[in-house]
Amino acid sequence: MKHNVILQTALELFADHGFHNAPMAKLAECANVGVGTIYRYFKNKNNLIQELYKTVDEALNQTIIDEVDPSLSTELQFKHLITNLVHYLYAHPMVFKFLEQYYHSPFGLEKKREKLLLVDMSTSNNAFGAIFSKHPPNSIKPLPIPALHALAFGPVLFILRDAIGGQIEMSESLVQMVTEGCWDAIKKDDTDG
Amino acid sequence: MKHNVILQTALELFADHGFHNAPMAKLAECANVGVGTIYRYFKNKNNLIQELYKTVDEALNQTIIDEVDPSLSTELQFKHLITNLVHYLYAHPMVFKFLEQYYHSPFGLEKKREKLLLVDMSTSNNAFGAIFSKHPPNSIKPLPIPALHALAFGPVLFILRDAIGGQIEMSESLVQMVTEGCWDAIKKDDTDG
Amino acid sequence: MKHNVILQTALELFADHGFHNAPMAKLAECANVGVGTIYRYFKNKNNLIQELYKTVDEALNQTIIDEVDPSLSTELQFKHLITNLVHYLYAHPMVFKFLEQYYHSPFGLEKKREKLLLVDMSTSNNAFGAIFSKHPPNSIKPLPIPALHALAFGPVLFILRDAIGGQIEMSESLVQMVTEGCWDAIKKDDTDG
Amino acid sequence: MKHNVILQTALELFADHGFHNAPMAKLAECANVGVGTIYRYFKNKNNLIQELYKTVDEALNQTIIDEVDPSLSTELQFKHLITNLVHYLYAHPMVFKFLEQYYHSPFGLEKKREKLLLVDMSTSNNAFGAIFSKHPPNSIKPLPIPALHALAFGPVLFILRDAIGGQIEMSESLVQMVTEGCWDAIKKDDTDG
DNA sequence: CATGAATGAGCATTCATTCAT
DNA sequence: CATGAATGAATGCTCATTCAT
Repeated sequence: MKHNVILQTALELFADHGFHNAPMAKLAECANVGVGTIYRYFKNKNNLIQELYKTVDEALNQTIIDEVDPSLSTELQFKHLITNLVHYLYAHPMVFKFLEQYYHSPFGLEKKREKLLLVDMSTSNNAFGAIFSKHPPNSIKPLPIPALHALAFGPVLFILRDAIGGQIEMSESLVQMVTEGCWDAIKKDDTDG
Repeated sequence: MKHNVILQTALELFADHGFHNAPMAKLAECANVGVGTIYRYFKNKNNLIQELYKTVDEALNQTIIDEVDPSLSTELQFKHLITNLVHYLYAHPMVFKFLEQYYHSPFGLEKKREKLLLVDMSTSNNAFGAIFSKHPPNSIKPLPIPALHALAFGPVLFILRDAIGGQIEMSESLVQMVTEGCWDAIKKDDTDG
Repeated sequence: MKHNVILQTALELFADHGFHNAPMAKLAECANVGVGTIYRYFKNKNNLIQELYKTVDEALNQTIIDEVDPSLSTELQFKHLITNLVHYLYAHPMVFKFLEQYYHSPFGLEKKREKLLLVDMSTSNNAFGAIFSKHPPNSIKPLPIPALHALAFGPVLFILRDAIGGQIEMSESLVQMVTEGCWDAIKKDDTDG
Repeated sequence: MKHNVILQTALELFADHGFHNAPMAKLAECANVGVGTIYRYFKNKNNLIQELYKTVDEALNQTIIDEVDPSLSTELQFKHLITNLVHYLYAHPMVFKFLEQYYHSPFGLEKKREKLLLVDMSTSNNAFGAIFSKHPPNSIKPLPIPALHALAFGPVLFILRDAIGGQIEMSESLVQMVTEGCWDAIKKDDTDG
């Protein structure tokens, strides 16, 4: 379907050149499609971006959530979640680049609250919430949600940026180290409990 | 000096509207100079952005470094550094917004290695390096530098984004919590030592 | 018949939005036919417009002519003609709007000679000619035909524009006043005869 | 001044090809000006059209009003006004074509009431009002203003259309005949008085 | 016959950059 | 040194028209 070809091509172009350096004409050319065809499927460029976001975001969430085993301990669930997230985004660098751009654009402002996987933690409608809405009281620091998010996902995004940018190699051990660090940042200290 | 007026105005415009929504004509108007005048001081728009980055980055590093007391413990130095960084960027939201934009633009690619405060740690030419190039072997996890950076700065940037975006209130306690978490993420566990 | 549905829908769209703001796609949608179907019945948009003109013009002339009683005096025939014309166009504002547009468009240029009801007066193939080609020498000023047309129809079109535009109320008395004025403009003055 | 060159060129292009067939690029080319230059003087195409209307309308009114001698009889003032109007528009066919287009476009709707020279007759801010607001009670039929306008200007516009379209020759005698007819249409009949 | 997905030429508009004053 | 009028390449978007089904 042309609809999907356009979305896929848009993902690549937007990731590589940014929204502002990806003319609709170029998109049409790369997708082997007439310019007008794009407008048959998407009202305008902004709409195309929004639709692309929805698609990409849904796929991401679905993948991450589906692979977390709810029978494991909070610690393992968390670490799996982080690991899955890193693996997925590292394997789909276009998605990572697109999402970063999206969240830093005016479009992303209204989506800020639900950033990445992070809507209201009280709902289990996202990966993070699905795990921690029922975490044992003593396993995680009693921090406000934004702080938890920051400590859990900040490092992930940071390191992914470098890895996908090609500045560093993304080894399994590196993933594990960062995951470990994220857990240490939010876990309730044993000596405190 | 017109040079500085232009830079300052550019910072505000770029932060508020983004590079792509800040026409040179508007910049000229806001800076109370002729359009042509901008081109006397800066070769072109890209050059202006690069120069602005240099200026802003230098001021940031200088401020952060200068306020860290090298006689304190590694933990305190680190926490002070993080706290200073958060305070500075929260007090200068334009700087934060501009830098975020810069690093996510094509311009930032070539600067990625020196991101934020993070040039080669072997030189003490940046805040982070200044502290940890000589940290006691037992105080910090033996992680690769990118991992340390990610764990230390990832959460900071993440929470600043929400705070400056207005989604959350930036209280002193919140700053302290995040700082604490960052330290927990990289500190060598006492029970391991 | 699709042919007629298309014409009727086109009349409404053209009248309401103008030729240039009535895309073929919209026309197709409103007429409940496929875009391609329109091109089965009409070579292209221009052709559709021309065909619509022919249809509308013919209906107008036919209606006007048929209702004039050739046994009456020239004055009454004239007044009936004018009155009928006003009534018809006021009752069919779409027709009026379409015709006005048509005559003021490039299409109308080639039709200018036959404007509204006004083909060659020597033929009785139009309403005006039907009446005045045989009018008694003393009832009407010996004016060149264009002057007669202007004095007879100019006011009618003028007042219809305001009435259909909604700027004025079109009362019977107003119709009568204007009709009277038109007659006064072309009738041979009694005191001269 | 480029401003005026653009307006003058626009008048010609709009008159000859219509608003919709006069691309800004063509206008720029014909005016020997860059495309961007047009947008320095006019916010957009619509604005250009509106400004052109104002300019043209003002010039027309000024010319017509200035040449009417208020010391003459109502009949003569009226006839002079009509004659002047015809002469002016016939001598400036571009103006006539542009105005006809303007009044039949969406732009013209809001100007409909002030059509041509015809605002509220009670004000003497226009040619028609200037004359008739103080006409002797017995010289003109007691018609509603729209009817007077229709009878006075309808024929003029009608005949100008043919003349400027090239269908008829505009002789002095023709002008006189139509003017005479217009007057007959609105004057109070002597035999009635 | 009927359809509507696909097309791309054409248009209005923006904006970085130049250069004459 | 400073200015801002002038420029035109580049861009998002529309819509008449075609053609495979």
